[in-house]
Amino acid sequence: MKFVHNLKLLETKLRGYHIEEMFGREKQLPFTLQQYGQDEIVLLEGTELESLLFLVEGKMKITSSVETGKSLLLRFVQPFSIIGDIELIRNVPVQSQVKAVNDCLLIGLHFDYIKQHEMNNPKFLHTLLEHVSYKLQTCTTASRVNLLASVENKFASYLMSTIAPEPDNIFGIELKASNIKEIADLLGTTYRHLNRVIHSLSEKRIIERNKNSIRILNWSDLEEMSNGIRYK
Amino acid sequence: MKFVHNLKLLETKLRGYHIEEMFGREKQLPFTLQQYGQDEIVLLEGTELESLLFLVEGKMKITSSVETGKSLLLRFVQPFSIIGDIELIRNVPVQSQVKAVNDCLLIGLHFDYIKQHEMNNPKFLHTLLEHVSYKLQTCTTASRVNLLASVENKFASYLMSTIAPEPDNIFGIELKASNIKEIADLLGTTYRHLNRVIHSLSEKRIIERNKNSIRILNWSDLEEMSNGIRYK
DNA sequence: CTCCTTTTGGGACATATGTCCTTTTTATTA
DNA sequence: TAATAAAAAGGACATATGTCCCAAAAGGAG
Repeated sequence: MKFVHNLKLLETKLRGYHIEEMFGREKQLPFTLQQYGQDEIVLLEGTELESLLFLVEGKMKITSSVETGKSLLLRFVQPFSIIGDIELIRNVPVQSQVKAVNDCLLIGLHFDYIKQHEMNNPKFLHTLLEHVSYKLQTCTTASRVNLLASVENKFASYLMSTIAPEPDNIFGIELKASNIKEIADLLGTTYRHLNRVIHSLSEKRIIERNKNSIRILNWSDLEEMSNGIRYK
Repeated sequence: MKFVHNLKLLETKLRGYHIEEMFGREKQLPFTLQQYGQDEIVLLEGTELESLLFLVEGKMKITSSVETGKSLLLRFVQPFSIIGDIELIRNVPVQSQVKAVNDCLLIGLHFDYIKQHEMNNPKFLHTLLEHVSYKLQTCTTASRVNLLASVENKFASYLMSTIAPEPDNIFGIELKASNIKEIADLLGTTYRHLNRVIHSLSEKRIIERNKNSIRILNWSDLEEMSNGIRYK
């Protein structure tokens, strides 16, 4: 992570996402602007978080790990998202791991400042409420999905979530084995089994697996297989 | 459901759970007091909710159903709990089914009133935030559990959650087949399979299945088997 | 280029769980 | 009480997924 000292950029982002309005336009708040590179870990579970973060650029992956080292994909988030809300409200350590999928920009605001000046600000509280509620709603849905969906379904969803939005990805996603291992973890399954699923999808000509990538051959079948579930 | 017109009781409950403080003690709010009987459905998914509800007595079961008619146990709630927070904040229809496990008392406050008078009340907003955040935290955990835990584990948890807290239940829980079917649904499995699990636990002498009940023979093994997961 | 190490893929089998259908039990009615 | 219907339990098999381990492929060092 590196801090970006670029007031112009900060201003632009604050405007773009109406962050100033949320706090009341007059004040000058001690925001920081932070940049994370691809695959950089933003939050590690169990650590103490000190700032509320607003994602204003890029895409991040939220996961939840278990003792065994496995982790479960909770969701992807994109701007405008709030990170650290539970931690601020409940005074608990970081609950989920957050990792930058690509280059990301975050605006940070220190908990201390918030606790001193903003906890009685209804506009701010509303924003928090809306975001937390949304997450809860999403989580409830995901909970059901995890109980319903097969690995095949989930992998289809994963591909749709990961490849679809980027037109520059028409050639497929990078697919080193380490990558497959990671995806397997995210979907709550094993490397072995995900490989089986990939085979099966290849045989059905829904995807094509080349040396180091996966390309989607049949979007509509994949779409159908994903049951409309999206990891975002 | 029936409305209870008992100002004395209402007062007691408001005091007991510091509900008046939450809104500011001076005002007289249009609370209603509602009573639900055992197994009565309090909220049906998809319907419109009109009041925020505070559970002040009894125990309720929150589930989330899927198209197929199956439903997934999300959690049990006990006083003091808030019901309808997401619906209030996000203006969405009821997200989860709520059913009274035993006789329950609820205090209701109409959304219209809240939206007109309380949405700028920081104390109230804080309370909401804390409750929603707590639910989110719980849901995230549950999500992991569902991916990790076997039906055996989950059933153990279910038993611990259901039997343990009631000392009058030392003789076990009622166990009509319809009941087993329901539990199976709640755990996200089939009647057939739950029966297998019950057999297996019986053989291990962890539980004892009689004509119409299950009794726990070995609490500590069951406790261990539940991995500390509790549905509440 | 060859041998060796590391990484990746896949075979074989085990287990958990789902589906379908038959058997057994319980309740109901004549 | 016998006959029948409804409810509950369980057998047999299918499928999804996990575990273990070996084979194939890729990358390095000499």
